[in-house]
Amino acid sequence: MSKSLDQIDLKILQEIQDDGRITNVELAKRVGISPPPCLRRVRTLEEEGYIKGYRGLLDPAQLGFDVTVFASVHLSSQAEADLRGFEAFVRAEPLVRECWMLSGEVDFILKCVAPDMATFQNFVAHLTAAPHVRNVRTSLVLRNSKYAAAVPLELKSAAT
Amino acid sequence: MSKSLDQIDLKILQEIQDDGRITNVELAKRVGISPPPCLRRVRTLEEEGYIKGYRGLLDPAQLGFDVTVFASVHLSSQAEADLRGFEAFVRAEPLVRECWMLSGEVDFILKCVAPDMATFQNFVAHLTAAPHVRNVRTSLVLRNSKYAAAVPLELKSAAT
DNA sequence: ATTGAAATCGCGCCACC
DNA sequence: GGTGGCGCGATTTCAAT
Repeated sequence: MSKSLDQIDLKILQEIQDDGRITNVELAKRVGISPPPCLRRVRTLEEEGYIKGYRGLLDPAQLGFDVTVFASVHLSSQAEADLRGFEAFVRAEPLVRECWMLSGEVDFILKCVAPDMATFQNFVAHLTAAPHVRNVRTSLVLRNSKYAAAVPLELKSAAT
Repeated sequence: MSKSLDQIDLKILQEIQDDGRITNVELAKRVGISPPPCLRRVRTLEEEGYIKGYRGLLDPAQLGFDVTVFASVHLSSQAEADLRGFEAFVRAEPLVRECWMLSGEVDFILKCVAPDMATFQNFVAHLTAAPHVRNVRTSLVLRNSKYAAAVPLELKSAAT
C-alpha cells in the first residue's frame, strides 16, 4: 500500500500542511515538477492516508468561544469495554474537541471549547456523572502560546 | 470591524471548517445562495479574522511520528518576561506542536510529536534544562479518541 | 513506467444589474 | 444578493523518454 516517500513527496506534504488551499500549479512550481505529476502525487498521498483531509482554521475567540479548558479524566476501570464507552461519550459531546488516551496516572486528556464558563461547568457536571468516571481535574487556558500543524515534517526532510 | 454573523455565515464557516478545499460553487449550493455573494462572504470572514487559514491534515503515525506526548511544565517564575521566554523556547522547538498557558497548578501544557522515544527523551532533557523550568511531567499518548475541528459551531447554529 | 506538453472543462473572480 | 463573462487552474489525454 504505502511505499517510501521521496524528497518531492515530503515537500508536497509540507506545503499542503502549511497551506491547504494552495493551487496545484503553485504547488508544482514550489516542488520543482510540472502540475500533472504533482496532482497525481497528491491524489496518491491522499489515497494512501498520508493526507487525512483539509480544514479551515476558525478563531474560537472571535466566534464567541472564549473558554478553552484541558480536562484530565481518571476512570475507575481500565477494561477495554469501559474505555470504549468513555470514548463514545466524549465523541457525542460537542464541547470536547480532542480526546487522548494516556499512559501514566491520568487516563484521558480532553481539550474542551465552550462559549462561556456556565456552559462548561454544566458539561463538567455531565462528565463527572458519566460511567466509570472517578476523577476530573480541569485547567483553564489563559492563552495559546503555539499552535503548529500536526506533524514536524522538517525533522524528516533532512533524512533520505 | 466585525459585526454579527447570520445563519448563512455560520453555515459557511461550518462547511469550511469541515472541508477546507470545498469549491465556492459547492459551498454556495450548500448554503443556499449563488457563488459570487458566497465568495464575498468568505473573503470578508477571512479579512475579519474568523477564518485564520487553511491546513492539510497529515497522519503523524503514517509518516513515522509514532510518539505523541503531553508534557506538563511548571515554571519557577510567573513573571511575564519569564513566561514569554518560555514561549519563545517552545516556539523554536519543532517537536512542540502546541503550547497552552494554563491557570491552576500547571503553568503550561505541551503537545509534542516525535519520530521515536529517543528523540523525545533527548528533547525532554533540553526542556528540563530550559530557564525557569522547575518541573516536567510527561504522559505518553496511547491512542487518539477524538480529533474534531477547533470550534463547536453546531452549538451556535441553533441560536439566532 | 513516469514525466511533461497540450487541450478541454469547470471554477474563481471581476464586471454590472 | 443575482447574472454574465473572461481568464486561470484543474484535470485528462497523449506523446516522449
